[in-house]
Amino acid sequence: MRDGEQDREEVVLCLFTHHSAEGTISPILAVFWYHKSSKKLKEEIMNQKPVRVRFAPSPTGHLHVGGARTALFNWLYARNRGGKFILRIEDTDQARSTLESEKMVKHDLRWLGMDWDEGPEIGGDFGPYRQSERMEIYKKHAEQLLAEGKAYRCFCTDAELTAKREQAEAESRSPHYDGTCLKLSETEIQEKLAAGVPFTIRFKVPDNAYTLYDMIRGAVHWEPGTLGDFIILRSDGMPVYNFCVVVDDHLMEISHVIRAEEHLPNTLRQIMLYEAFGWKPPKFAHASLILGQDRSKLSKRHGATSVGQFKEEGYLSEAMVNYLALLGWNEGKDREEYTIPELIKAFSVKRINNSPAVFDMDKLNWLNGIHLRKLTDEQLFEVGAPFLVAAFPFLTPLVADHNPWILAALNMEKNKMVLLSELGERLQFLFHYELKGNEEMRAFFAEETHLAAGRLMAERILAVKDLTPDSFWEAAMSIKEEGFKGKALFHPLRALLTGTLSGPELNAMVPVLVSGANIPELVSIQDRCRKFIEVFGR
RNA sequence: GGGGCAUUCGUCUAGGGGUUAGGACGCCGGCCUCUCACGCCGGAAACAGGGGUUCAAUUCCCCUAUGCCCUACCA
Repeated sequence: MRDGEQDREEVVLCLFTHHSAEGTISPILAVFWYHKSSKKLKEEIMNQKPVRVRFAPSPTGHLHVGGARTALFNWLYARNRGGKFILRIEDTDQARSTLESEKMVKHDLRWLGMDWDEGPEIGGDFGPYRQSERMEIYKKHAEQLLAEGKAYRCFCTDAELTAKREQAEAESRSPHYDGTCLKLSETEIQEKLAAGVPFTIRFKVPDNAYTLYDMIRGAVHWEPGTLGDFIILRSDGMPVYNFCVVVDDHLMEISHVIRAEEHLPNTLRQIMLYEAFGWKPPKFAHASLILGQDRSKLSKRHGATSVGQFKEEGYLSEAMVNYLALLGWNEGKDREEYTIPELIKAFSVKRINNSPAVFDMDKLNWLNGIHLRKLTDEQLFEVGAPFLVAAFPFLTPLVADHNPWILAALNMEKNKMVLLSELGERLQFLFHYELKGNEEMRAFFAEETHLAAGRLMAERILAVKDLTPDSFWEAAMSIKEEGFKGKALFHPLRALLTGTLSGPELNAMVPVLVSGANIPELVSIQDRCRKFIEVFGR
């Protein structure tokens, strides 16, 4: 227990969460005892504000795994507590924000299985949910601080500020704003205003010490003087992140802010603003950063980091969510595998870690395999078919028809692949059969017994009039009478059939090959046998 | 430069004043097996360093080191 806040968290967790068998969550008020002082507790529960959390991406590109994890922690918390999950678009950086990015982010969130209760398009009682549509609100609040003398106009130009900063650094002083414009007289200000000199609005930083009680880190303390007066409204009238985040979180009645540690230093600015407005801040929880292999903050240069890329590479959203949840959070049990409903049930903020975590592709891959193997036929078809079609476009009609052959083909690889994108390469053998110049086959059939088995089986299979899985096996297995058995029998058969020494189980493969004979691009068993005799026949 | 946060196997982590420091990925070995996988069994592998406090520190405190984040008219 880090502090009193934690205590309360745990209590409410017990009382507000209910899981039905289907894994859906319904908030209920089950009153059962938890603590000696249950009367006081009940009172507290009734006074407890509903959980309202938000994910607030800036739409400047794809959804990044770091952002996805932040969104996930918020979403899991909301769903666990029967609260609301709000999507807010932080697009005050007009130069970098695009509607296209916003769409991609939303698309990726949905793919991961996260839905939101309030947000752009769907609306809600606290909208609008795009910061670019809330300009009047920010302006009004900035002017309020201005009127109250808690903020002031700054007429310094960019060049002047840069010079001041450089000089401060040269003299190894803190590069804080020096407060030049704070000393401006009222007449000077009016003159500049009349002359149309552009200005920003700066927040006058109080000379106080601050302590933040973070749900994950406990008390975080700042001494006075760590911060210079910072800009809240740009000269073009656009508000700055640290300002609108406070205004919005308050107006949207956000109860908990769960975000990455990179925002921890910013929180000081924010609690100053809450104080200036006389608002009660939400509870903060700062999760640690996700790092790349080199232990710096995960970014594009570490390779695939956008959620969309993982999807394209054949990762399952369930695996992604499972992995992301485990990156910086754990239930406290020796458990790695979770479905999404299981995560909702198990999640708690207080078990989020406070030390940075390296993104481990190996473990993600392993989890993907785990989730892949748990897929039902229907699910496997749904996620696998697109990859099949991408590799073999001529299968499009079969997929459209939900032809069972597709499922049979997918099932051959279900236990073997790590990524769905391997499907193309793994099933290549169905549509290609090449023995000439195949060094592996030459070496294999250089062995006398292998060659003999292959020849015999090819001939006997070709002699079958109506090839079915049964008649196939009968013909192939008939060479047992010649003394072939075990590896000496199955290995040559595999080689004969696929032209390689590894691949799916023969038992699964034969029906796929037989029933796929009507697919023009598929190389039939007969053709395989004929080609074999052509290359390795007597 | 200043501020903040962090530090248990290579990686993700459990634990926490007295433990054979537990699990998972990856790695190695074995079993299963027509191959490759899956699965199962086993193995190697960690408390950053130095000071305290204590009968006892990996666990609590301090310092150092290291890493990361913030220090923008980015979010």
